[in-house]
Amino acid sequence: MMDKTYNPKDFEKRIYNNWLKQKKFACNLQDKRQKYSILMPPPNITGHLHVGHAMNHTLPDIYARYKRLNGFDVEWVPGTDHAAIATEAKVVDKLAKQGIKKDDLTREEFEQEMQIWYKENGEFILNQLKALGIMADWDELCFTRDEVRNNAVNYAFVELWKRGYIYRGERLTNWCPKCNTSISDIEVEYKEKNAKLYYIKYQVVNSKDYLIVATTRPETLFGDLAVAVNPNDERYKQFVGKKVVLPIVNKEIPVIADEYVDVSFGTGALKVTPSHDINDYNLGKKHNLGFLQVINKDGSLNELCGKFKGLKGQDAREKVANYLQQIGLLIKAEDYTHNVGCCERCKTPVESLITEQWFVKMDEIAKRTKQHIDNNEVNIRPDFAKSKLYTWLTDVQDWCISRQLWSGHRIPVYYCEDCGEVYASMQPCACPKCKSQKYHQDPDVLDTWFSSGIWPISTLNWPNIGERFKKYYPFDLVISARDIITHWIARMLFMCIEFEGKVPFYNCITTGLIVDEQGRKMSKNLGNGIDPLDVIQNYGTDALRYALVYGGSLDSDTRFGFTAADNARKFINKIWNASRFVEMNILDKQILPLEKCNLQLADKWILSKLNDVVKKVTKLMNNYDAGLALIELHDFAWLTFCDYYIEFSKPNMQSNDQSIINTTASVLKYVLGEILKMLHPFIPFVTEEIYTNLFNSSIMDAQYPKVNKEWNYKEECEQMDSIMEITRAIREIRTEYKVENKKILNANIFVRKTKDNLAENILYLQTLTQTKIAEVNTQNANAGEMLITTPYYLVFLNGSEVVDVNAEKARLENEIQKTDVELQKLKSIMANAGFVSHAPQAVIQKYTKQIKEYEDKIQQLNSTIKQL
RNA sequence: GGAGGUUUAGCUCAGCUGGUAGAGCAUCUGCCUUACAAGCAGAGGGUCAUAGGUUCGAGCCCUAUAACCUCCACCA
Repeated sequence: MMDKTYNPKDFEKRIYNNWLKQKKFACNLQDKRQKYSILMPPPNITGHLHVGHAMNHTLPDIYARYKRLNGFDVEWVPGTDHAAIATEAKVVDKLAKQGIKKDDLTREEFEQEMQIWYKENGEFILNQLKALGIMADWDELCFTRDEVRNNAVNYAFVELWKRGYIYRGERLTNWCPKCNTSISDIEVEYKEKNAKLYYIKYQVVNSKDYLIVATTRPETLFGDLAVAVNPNDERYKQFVGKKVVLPIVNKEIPVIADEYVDVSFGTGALKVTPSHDINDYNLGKKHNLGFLQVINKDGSLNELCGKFKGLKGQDAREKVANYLQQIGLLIKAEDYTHNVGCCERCKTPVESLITEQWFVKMDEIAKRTKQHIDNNEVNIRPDFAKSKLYTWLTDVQDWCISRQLWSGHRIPVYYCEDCGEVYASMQPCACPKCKSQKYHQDPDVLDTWFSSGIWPISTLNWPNIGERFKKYYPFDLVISARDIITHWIARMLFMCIEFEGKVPFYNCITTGLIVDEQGRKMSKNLGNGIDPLDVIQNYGTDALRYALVYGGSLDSDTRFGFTAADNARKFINKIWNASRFVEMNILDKQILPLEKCNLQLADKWILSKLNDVVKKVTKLMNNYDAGLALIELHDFAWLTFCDYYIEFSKPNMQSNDQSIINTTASVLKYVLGEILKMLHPFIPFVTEEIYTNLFNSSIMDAQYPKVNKEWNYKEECEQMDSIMEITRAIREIRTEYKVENKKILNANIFVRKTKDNLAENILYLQTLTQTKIAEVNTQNANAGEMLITTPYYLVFLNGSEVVDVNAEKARLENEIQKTDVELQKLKSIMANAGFVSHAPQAVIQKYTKQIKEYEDKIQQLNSTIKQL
């Protein structure tokens, strides 16, 4: 027997361990059923998982379980990501707390520290994932830096090398002086900062005139190679082609003209520092100014800056500005706020530096990828995510893949120390040109997204194409947070298309953020983050999953908080109690297949409603709208099954006819079973617990509900609608007149439509409304004090003991008025000639019928008032 | 600066190919009715962001505006 109270802690862990023991999650290469494979976005092992991760792993689990119940051979490949730069930053911080600097260690020693971190955090994260209840194939667990994945990375690199897509070049790159590495554009985040805009005099050579240049970074002036003005700027036309004297350095630099310069900003004159600013870099290249680097990799000024050498950042800026003021070249400094690029990982403002880096040439690769997208080979949801991806591919720059870090995949490029040959190789090997054994490997490591980009194939052991690869590739589904669509989704697409010639997944669902109850992004600063383990501890895994998914749509962010978790638990508790009701009531009953049952009116009704919900939910699930499907399930389970069907079942369970009792028990059990199966993907534990109790088998081996065409009982549903309408009306009367629920009201019924199930109707009515139907009349309407009208019945409630006539008159008149408002609305629509001639017949018929019903109702109410 | 998203009840959100505005939560009222007080029953509450347009008919389609959010770009 089930416990009286729902307590998830009693069974969630036990059930998960059972599933693991029974290998419920493992794939089976012999399985001939259709496959459904899912790719897990590998969480970074920088720290612990937050609720955003929880949702992005719960959603695929929902589809995994849904597909499994639908008879697919599901393979969900799990793994974690080493997140090169992010994790290295964490380990550097950790060491710093112990007073150790990265440079104090050798590369090998540092690597050992990394491995310790990987192990500790990796295990924690895996336990978090398991606590979420996900059915990933743990036997196939991957890590982006394990041996198989490293092999895949090397292979991919060497292949790209052979195909001529990899080159080394000098580029202006974003450089983080703290992480001491170049970072890609998407690893730079812009933050608004307060600064000063300095106005500096540049004297025109052989003239008393000078140009005033506005800049936020006076310290870079040592690298200035020109001053640029707009060619249409009347103020400066005369100076174009002349030379000005660079302050402090006293070097002559040209004044150039370029459309790029914004006439309205600052003074309209721009100092051009090609080595330290991306726009200046472009200008410099265009005008062949050359390059002059004045900032070191640690962010300090170099020897070209004279006495300012060694100064960094704000300090350098202020000292240079002060000196300019001393020598009378600083006109003024204004307060100014602007966006400063900062390192996404360590928040330090980035420098633009020209460095030597490895790149992947993107133009051809991006073009081919776009063709696959154009062919609709991959379904990307929502649509705007697809266009975002497409735009990015259109404008994509060559991909800088080298990072000056110690942790990550070492770039498999070797330098021959004898002949200088540079070559790529899977393993260290002698120089292919001169056969020299004296060579060394490039010190840099690859951008973390390089290994993530081949994740779909590397997790299937690529480049070794085995049975598993053949069966499960491409994947059917990947679900990812939308903010990494260009970081990750795009790279998987072009890398995998490059190597395997087809898209790596057929469906790509991108989700918004999980935000707090006020719609704010969860962040450490706000302290509004929620630890999924806390929610699990207090509400259970099922409640967490339910709360994360319920009502969520792909288009917008999802709000999450403890209220949501609380509501989730209430719902699950409701299911728990409904199940207990069913369990108690099927005891000792003969449970029959439904086709052998003596189906009653309410049974036919609930089976029709079940059909409806199965249809809706299936459609939504197939469309990856799990959040909306869950709303449907909530409404059906609670409002339809619990609030009405269970109530209808009570009188039937008291029947004198044993076949009705057995039927009711059978339907109760059947419908609950179908509800559990549909809920299982969302709340796997409680559904398993209940299902095994009732059906003695694992719900994971059950079959998903299907629409049964036999159960289309339209007439019965209409009758039940009438009964529910009367029920609500009588309850309303009870509330209004403050009639105790216990008091049995007497009523007469006038049946307007001849029907077969009159006795049942009356049975349900009496039970749900606590009335005694004294008289049933099919000939004429007997008066009573209170009237309720429906298409099937007029109900006269004999309320003389509780109601005074005037109050009831007022109630009926109010009823008439409300009905009349609706009636007039419809009438005015119907009076419109345009409507009648244009609207579809079905709509006109519906309206006509409704008008008739309203008119009829008003008439009935009026005649009752007269008789009062 | 560019692109996209959102705007419907106090709150969170549904609303199908245009056809009489929906649910949950919250609020108020009454109930310990033998599955469930983590519950049951009932009620109130909306100029569908604003202004135009198309249409017999607009929450839905079109145009403009506003507010908020996200991504991209990075004006020195």
